[in-house]
Amino acid sequence: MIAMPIESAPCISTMLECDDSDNSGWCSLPDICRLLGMADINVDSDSRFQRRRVKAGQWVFSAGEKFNAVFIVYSGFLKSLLLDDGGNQQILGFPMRGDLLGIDGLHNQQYASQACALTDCDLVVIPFRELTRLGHQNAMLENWLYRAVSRELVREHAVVGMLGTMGAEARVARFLVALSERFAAIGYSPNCFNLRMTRQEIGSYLGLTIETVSRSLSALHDAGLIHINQRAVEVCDLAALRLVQKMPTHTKMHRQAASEPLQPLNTSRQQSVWAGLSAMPA
Amino acid sequence: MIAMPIESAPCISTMLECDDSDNSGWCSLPDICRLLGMADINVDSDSRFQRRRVKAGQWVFSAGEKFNAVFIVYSGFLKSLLLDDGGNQQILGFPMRGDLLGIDGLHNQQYASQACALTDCDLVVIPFRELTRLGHQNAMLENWLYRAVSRELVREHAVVGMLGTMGAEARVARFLVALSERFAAIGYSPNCFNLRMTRQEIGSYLGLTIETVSRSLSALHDAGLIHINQRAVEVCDLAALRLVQKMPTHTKMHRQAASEPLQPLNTSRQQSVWAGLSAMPA
DNA sequence: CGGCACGTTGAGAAAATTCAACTCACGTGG
DNA sequence: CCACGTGAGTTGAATTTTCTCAACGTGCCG
Repeated sequence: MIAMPIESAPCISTMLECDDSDNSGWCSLPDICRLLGMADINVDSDSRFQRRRVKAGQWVFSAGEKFNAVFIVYSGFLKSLLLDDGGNQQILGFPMRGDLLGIDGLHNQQYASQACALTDCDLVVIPFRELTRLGHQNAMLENWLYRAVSRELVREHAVVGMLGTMGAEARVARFLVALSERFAAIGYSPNCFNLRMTRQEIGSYLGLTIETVSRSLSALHDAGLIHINQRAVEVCDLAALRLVQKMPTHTKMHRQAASEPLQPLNTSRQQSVWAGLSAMPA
Repeated sequence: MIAMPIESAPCISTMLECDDSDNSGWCSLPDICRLLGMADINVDSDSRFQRRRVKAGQWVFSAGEKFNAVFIVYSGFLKSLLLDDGGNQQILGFPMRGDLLGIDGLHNQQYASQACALTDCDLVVIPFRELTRLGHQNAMLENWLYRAVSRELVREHAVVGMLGTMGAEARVARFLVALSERFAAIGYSPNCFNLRMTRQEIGSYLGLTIETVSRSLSALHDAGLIHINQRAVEVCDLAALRLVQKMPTHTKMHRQAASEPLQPLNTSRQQSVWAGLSAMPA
């Protein structure tokens, strides 16, 4: 498994000295709603939220820092992570446009994780008190707020499930599929994209070593499901990639015994991961 | 790793047909505050919340069910889990007194996971709309609500970190320490307790097979850190147990390169897990 | 006394990690 | 402009960890 090293980029530590000089503008509430994919809600508030530009390698906030705002990614790519007592990074996710950052700071009023920009980023800063205040004025917004937090929880659940059950190749396949879907959702090509993170970071996120990540990627490449050259990825067979996800290395296909019996048990054992996949080589 | 089977107990499926007949009472808002460890807040609301009794093996709610309430555990022990398409359980946690259940249902208005009672339980049912309504009347309560949700996130983060980096014995040790602490927090003995879950469930939660869980427990037992007999656990050396957590099997002790260098790198390799532990045999 | 689910233990197999060598891209400085 | 250094990524071989399979022990219930 993992443990992040990362002698990464020019990570400039504190968030406070982030240059506000070139903040390019402000966001209105409707802007934010759109950003988050909410159905347009009629808000008569004229609140404006500050944008904050963060350069690649800079921290947005650090664990232990006093919590006062959440962030929404407007553009760019980041990593969120935990730093263990040895200084090792444990990657928790890779936020991108539309994602919420810093919610875990609510508990204990200080950030529990930290976020670092992988590319130059544009964030919308939302002071939390302001957010709840607006929530009182508009029930839909408040509802959305809770849902956004809940969504994070659901995502984490999925990650836990993956780490618990999937083999290395399945994890990497899942990672790529998820990336592809998220890119599609924010208007990028789902088939061609660049990884913004190192193999180390991917490995930490997936609970694998860099070598295993690299080998898995190579295996997917050799099977013709993807093309990968350094950080440039082309997804050739998304359907097959999805299938790979569902083939955990070792998963005793036992069945849940609830009140009613479920569908008959699939007893087939795990054979070659690639068996039955439509491998269409380059 | 895992994948839960569990031909468990008499799991009665739907929540709706839960017998309300023997509901033993109601909870006032101050009751709930105490339950959750909030500083007493002065609430002049006379709202009362229903209690719901759930027998061991019964489901509290199931994934996909319409979301309308969250639950707080008043007494008893549960498991929360995800059911994959094969019907396998992925255990997400073991809620107990004071814990919040069902928050993930906010997103999409339907529960994303499910909860099953491991022992007879007493839950407080809190209709979500009621909760937000009260939140508007009392800022402290609202704040607490957000914090409780955030706390769940922080916990999940910790789980992800564990699954990503720790070896089998470290995971099991962590599991026991966490249980011990939670038991202490709710007034049980931190040294002596019964596991309410099967090895399967522990294994699923920790991303290990039952055999590995069993072996790890035996190893901890043989090292004198715990006594374990079936489900009865006695923690003999909590400090040593904590140490075991910090000894990931394979964790390249690389260091985070932020702006400032951190403490010098500990390059010592991983030797016998037990080296240097105060093993005080039975 | 079975039957059965749960738990333990051993031995062999499989997966992932570790260590090490090598390639590649990129930026620095002569 | 090219040599060179460096960090990132790839690949191979050996090792370790964990899983799998299988046998056996234990407690419980009809």
